[in-house]
Amino acid sequence: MRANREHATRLERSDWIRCAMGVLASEGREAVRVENLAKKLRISKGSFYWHFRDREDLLAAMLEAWESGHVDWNVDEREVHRDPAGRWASLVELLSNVTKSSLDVAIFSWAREDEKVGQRVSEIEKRRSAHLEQVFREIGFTPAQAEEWSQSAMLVYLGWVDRATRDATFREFGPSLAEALSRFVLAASCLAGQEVLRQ
Amino acid sequence: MRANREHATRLERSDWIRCAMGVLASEGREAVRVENLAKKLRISKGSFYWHFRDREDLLAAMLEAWESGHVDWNVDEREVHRDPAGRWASLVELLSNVTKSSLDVAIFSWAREDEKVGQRVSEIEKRRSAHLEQVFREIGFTPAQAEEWSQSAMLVYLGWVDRATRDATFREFGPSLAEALSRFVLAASCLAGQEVLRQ
DNA sequence: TGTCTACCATACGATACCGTATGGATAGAT
DNA sequence: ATCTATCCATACGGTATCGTATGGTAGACA
Repeated sequence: MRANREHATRLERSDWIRCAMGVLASEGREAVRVENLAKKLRISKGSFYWHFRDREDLLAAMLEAWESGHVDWNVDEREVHRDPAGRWASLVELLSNVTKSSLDVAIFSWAREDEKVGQRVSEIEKRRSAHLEQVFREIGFTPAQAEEWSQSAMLVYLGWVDRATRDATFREFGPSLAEALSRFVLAASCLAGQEVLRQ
Repeated sequence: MRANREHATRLERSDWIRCAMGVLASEGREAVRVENLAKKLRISKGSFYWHFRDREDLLAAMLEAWESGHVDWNVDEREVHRDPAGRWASLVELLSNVTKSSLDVAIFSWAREDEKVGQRVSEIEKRRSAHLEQVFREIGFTPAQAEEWSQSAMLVYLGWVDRATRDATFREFGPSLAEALSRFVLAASCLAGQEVLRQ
């Protein structure tokens, strides 16, 4: 976390936030303490309290940073694939990267302990679900099936990052799981019109 | 948490552990502090340090209690259904109860912050997976499919409790989700021999 | 009845963290 | 060259929590 600090480097708000996000992702919310961050940044608390009113101020900024940076899973409009299958594949690719998703897990854990954070995180998740549902519709699922599948896919994603951030050996299965899931969903979408999967 | 304490009630180790487990499930690991527990139990720290060497001692005891009490999802041998479909249904029933699973979530969160806890939790999860895989085999899946489905079901469960413990409105979908999942898996098991689901 | 054991209350020191106060350093403007 | 705004260092007081020390109490038991 910014170890290449010479001597009299001056920091700005974003430096603190970036560092704090890293700590949050790797060590959890309880590890993001001002003196801990200051130590990592090789600077004193004085700097922190210049840029932030208090610790709550930092935490609020972090949540906002996550909200604005991770909605729709960072699916940038520029590099969106035109074909739905490609969008699905790239989404799976993104989500199977544990290090990129570890921040999500930390945020979710935080949301569990703070009511207000929980509400805001839920909002983001609704938007993610909607995004996913749209992709499924474009892949070829019926609206009802798209809804059902997007819900299931969300749960699988949540379960996957939860487990992968706890068990390093489980992480290795990421790519193969991603491929299997991708294959499975694409196959299912071909059968979508035939009502094979529904009772 | 033991509010019905008269006056000179004496506690034992298990009382502290039970109280601590409740706090862990509802407020997270950071809330299980000795003075906090003492307050809830309406007793002083002196009692705690009589029964436990230190806080670590309590945490270790809690982990052990979880291990011995929640392996195989508390599927008690006595009340096991004989038919596999019934076992599957009762398992789904159990897992869709969020309050019962909230302890799991807290333990998982703890596991993410502590390497050693993570390893032990992973062991339990392996046994749970094996149990699930067995159920799927008995339902009618081929061994390969049983393995694949048990993995997926584990992820769905993890994702479900993760989300349900954060979003109260999501909790309401528990029963319907459980029913849908149950229906879906049973339907899929009927097609298992036909290799319809695999590409 | 006196004593002993098991259990608890209370006071204490140590540590970690928060936020404030106050002064120092540095870079750019004038 | 000086001034000013910006940013940082350090010392401090306050609070929460840990674990210890030391003494108190209640019931079992001789």
